[in-house]
Amino acid sequence: MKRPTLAVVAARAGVSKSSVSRVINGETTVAPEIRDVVMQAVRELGYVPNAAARNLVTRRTDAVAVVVSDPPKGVVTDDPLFSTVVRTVSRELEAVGRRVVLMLAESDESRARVERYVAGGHVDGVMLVALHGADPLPAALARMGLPVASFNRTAATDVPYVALDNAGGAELAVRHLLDRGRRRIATITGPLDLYESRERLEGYRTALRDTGRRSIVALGDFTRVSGAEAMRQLLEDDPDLDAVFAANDLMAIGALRTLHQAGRRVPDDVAVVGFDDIEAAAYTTPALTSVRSSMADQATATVRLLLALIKGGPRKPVIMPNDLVVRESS
Amino acid sequence: MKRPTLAVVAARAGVSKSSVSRVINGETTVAPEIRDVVMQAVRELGYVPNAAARNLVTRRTDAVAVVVSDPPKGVVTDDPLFSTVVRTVSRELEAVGRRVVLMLAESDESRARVERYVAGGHVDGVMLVALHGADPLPAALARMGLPVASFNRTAATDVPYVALDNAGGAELAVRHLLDRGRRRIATITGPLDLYESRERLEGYRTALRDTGRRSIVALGDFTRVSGAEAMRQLLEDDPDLDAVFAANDLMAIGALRTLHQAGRRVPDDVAVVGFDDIEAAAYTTPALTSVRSSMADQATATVRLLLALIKGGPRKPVIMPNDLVVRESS
DNA sequence: CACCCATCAGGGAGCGCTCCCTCACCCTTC
DNA sequence: GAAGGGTGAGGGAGCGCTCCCTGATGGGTG
Repeated sequence: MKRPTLAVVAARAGVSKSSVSRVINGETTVAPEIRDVVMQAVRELGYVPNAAARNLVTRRTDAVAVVVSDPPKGVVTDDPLFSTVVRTVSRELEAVGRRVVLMLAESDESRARVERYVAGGHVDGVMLVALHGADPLPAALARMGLPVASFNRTAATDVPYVALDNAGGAELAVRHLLDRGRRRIATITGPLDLYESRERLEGYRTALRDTGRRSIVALGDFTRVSGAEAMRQLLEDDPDLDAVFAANDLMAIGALRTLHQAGRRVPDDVAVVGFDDIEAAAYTTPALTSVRSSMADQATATVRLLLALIKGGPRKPVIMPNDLVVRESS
Repeated sequence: MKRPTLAVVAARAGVSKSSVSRVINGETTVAPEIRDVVMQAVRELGYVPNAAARNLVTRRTDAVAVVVSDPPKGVVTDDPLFSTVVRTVSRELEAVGRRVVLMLAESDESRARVERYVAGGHVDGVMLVALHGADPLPAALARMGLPVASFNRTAATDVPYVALDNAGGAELAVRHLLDRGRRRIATITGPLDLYESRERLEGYRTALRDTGRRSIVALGDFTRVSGAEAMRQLLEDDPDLDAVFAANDLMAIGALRTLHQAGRRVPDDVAVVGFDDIEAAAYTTPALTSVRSSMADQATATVRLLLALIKGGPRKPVIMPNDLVVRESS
């Protein structure tokens, strides 16, 4: 069951190894008849080039590491971010013939593993997903001189990224609530070591400041549980609030649950707006108003950025626009 | 910025390449003082073995391909299956020092890419996730003689798998509804080219047959949308139904939405039970009763199975038990 | 004291591929 | 008709590593 090598194919086709190599790699300086006889031999033998041997000599790998940090607490098992981003990224990279090596960075040990792996030159580039602001990994990777692109901004200023207009989206949401006549608008933030969270909070504050209203803030960590918990906290702090902007949909879903349990009607008593417009947002009761920000598009843009970097392109961040999808909850 | 090689380390340590190789690979037949001086040199130079060169000669890769087929229609972007399974599998494989190469099998083209890649001997084994029953890929991969383990059963009988006791779980759900006094119990199935769907339907039928009640069936495809649509269909077919068993939670969530829109109270008018107990199940209104079947455990078991196969273990399927989590919807 | 065997370091072939270099051949040009 | 240039095939070194084999050394045994 031994796989045929270049030499075997060459012998079969009656040409040199060099010629076979040229044909395989699509070089143009090959006579058509040689090309044909080689292709024939390749087909007959079921030849597949050995990637290890090729990598060894070319020092390219055609592989990209996709490094995903665990979400807060590591308990969220069905967060749409992971699904959407990993899937989209994988699809895009495969389409251009690159291998995807998936790595989790959730502990110091796994982070070290990632660093070692990348340092080992096993990949042509690295794509970072959802790393905490304080994570030392982006900076460490950037220092290696390998192309690195990040899905969302990180603390490492020299790592180019693709991010949403988080502040703008949050402002959009809050202004919408103000337009609906809401006066006591609270927010549930994401973990504040993430840029997105801070920017969304900032957008919330900007929108309120313009109208002179005070902010009511509770901390969450992007999970449903934390949203439910934060909502409980908010109701306690300010029983008269009439609207909530949650920094993501998962927390908004948790908030809906708490409001339901507390007997508040949505949107009659309290309006709720989320962020991300995940698929589940359309299936809550009542359906959730949310800031739409196609994660898939953002993921695609990040892949493009990384591929451009690998080709030697400029290290410029990309900001994606977003808009508001109004449903029943507001 | 050239990375040091074995030879450089050997020169630095004043020993032979062979000795360095032995130290790196943890062989025991090395004198302690040689070991120390080599480790010292490795540390000083920041040496990382070149995987390509190693693979080339050992013909092992320490990599595993994780092949995921797209969910039905390819539109579900936040299905918990992908998240949970890929994440768990990745974690487990990384823990034993294996690389994870993620590949999507959603089109003929990508399927061919997977086959070519695996045939190329780039991986030590393959893990299949959620492939349609009729998918030719499992059989094709099995024919290559490489270890293959599947998360869920496939049509290829020679591919060992880890599956749930789907029929048993469905029976559990339906018997629970019967115990609650429900008499007209409908079901929403998954796509019937998946074994899980067929087995869950079979379990539903078995439970009903035992009590002589007739079955009311609508087809879904495991997405929320299809669940909502199927529920609409069911209400039309049999307005008097008083319970629904959905073959997964996503469809149950869709069904809840339709019932809400149709003005039926859950569980007063219609009881709903799902399958999988995904995280979202606890956050619906009302909270969803569901058959619990830890996807994470199943994923872990599949990894174990694959690793055992790589080591030459027996090709025995594994069946995981499940139980019922009763919440407000039933 | 000679011999044998066990232990462990070093030498070097070779894994399959690419790519540089050489060289053969043919066409063009004067 | 000879020289020059261009085109394209073949030869072979070498990528970094492992692992087989050889050989040196030291300890145990008769």
